Amino acid sequence: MTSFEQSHYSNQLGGILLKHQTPNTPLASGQPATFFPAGSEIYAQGEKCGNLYQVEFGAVRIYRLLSDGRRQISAFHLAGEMFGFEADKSHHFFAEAICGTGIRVLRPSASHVVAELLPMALQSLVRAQEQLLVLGRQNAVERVAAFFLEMSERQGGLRQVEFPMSRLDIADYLGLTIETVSRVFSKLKSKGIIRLPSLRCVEIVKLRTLQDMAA
Amino acid sequence: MTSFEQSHYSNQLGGILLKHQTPNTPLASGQPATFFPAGSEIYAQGEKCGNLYQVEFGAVRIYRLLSDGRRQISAFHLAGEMFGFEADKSHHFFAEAICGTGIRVLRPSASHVVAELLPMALQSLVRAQEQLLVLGRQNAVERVAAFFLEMSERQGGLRQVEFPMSRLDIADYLGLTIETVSRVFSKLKSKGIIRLPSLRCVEIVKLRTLQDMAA
DNA sequence: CCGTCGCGTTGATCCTGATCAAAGGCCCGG
DNA sequence: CCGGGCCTTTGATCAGGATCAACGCGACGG
Repeated sequence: MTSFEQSHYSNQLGGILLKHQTPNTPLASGQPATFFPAGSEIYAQGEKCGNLYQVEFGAVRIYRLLSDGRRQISAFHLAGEMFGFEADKSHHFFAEAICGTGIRVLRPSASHVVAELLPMALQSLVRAQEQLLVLGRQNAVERVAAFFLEMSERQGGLRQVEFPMSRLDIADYLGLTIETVSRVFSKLKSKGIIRLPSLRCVEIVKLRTLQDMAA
Repeated sequence: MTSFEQSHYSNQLGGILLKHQTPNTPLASGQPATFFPAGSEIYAQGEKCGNLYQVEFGAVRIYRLLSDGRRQISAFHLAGEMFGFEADKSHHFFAEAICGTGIRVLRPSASHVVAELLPMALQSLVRAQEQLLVLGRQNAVERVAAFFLEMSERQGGLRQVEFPMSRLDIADYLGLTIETVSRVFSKLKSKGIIRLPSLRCVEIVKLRTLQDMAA
């Protein structure tokens, strides 16, 4: 979109997710992938929709804005995942590449795509509904703990989790501010529950404790 | 079974909802409807799933609980709407009748059901994702305003909105406490933006103002 | 007719997380 | 090697909504 978006919400670091590029792409065979640089828009709210997208490598954020600029990220999509489902003729959300990202466009008319569509949509629905519990009823520590556990689970249950998104992205996903996210990170670290080998990497040290915290 | 429900509570509410009972039931023709008294469970988290449900009359709440009892209602379903979609073999949520409610059970294997399934699921997905913005980024007044507008819209855009759910249900849907919900109701009323003809009825007086408040 | 119960409203105080502010690291270009 | 910009961290203060508490109100049942 505009310079506002760029200045506020783009990030430099691309390529972090390259390690996790093992997308199984049963639907995408033969389709060419398009590269989206970090921060670039895949589609915008209000645009006509109709296609589906699959992340080949990298990561995508799906979000909405309020008129005063407040942003809520409703979902992150990592390698292998599909997004772009809409109930309507036009998009209700924005989609942006978080880091350098390869995207395959799928024509939803293809029969093998249709077959996969419903399960994927249902998966997204359950995830969104579970996120409602986090945003509606959990405190800052619980939200961050849940985020770590979710990311770990989605990356195969590894204790070492790498994520491509900035603190601002995490904050806008969890309904918090960057300061609060940062403070919770520090607190969990000082308690020895996690380690922070680098800015965008977390190692879960006390899994059980973290699970208990996520309530 | 009906007699149970004719207790004062749903007596009022039952009558109210009758106005809106024009569910188009293309999927349900021939299926018998089951009656669920107010507060009764339709299915529980963890139960095996597989069926779909359509509200014939009345209203349903879909929710999740945290271990300490905190509750988040992820959706209300009114007459004509379908629910019970799951990505998995078992339910991730609870479903309860809010007031005396008639439910049709649909076998999702029926081909005509399958055809309707995807659009319904997508509709639910979009609604859940929009609710994420409310819970993550809007303050108490904005949430309540959005709730009134949503209910009005779902009841055909009428200015007079009647809802079957208690303040506690509304609070648990909006991620607030009953006290806060009550205070916001009072504030909007004192500003002349709404009128409260009865406990479970709101009349939107200044629609434009309310829309602006919902941001 | 009164007492009780469940739900809703209103008031007083507290606390979590937001906001405001400043400084610290990291990466880049020069 | 240095300087600047961006992201992150940390600190101080503020405020919105939660919590605690009391009361109102209508609907029953005795």
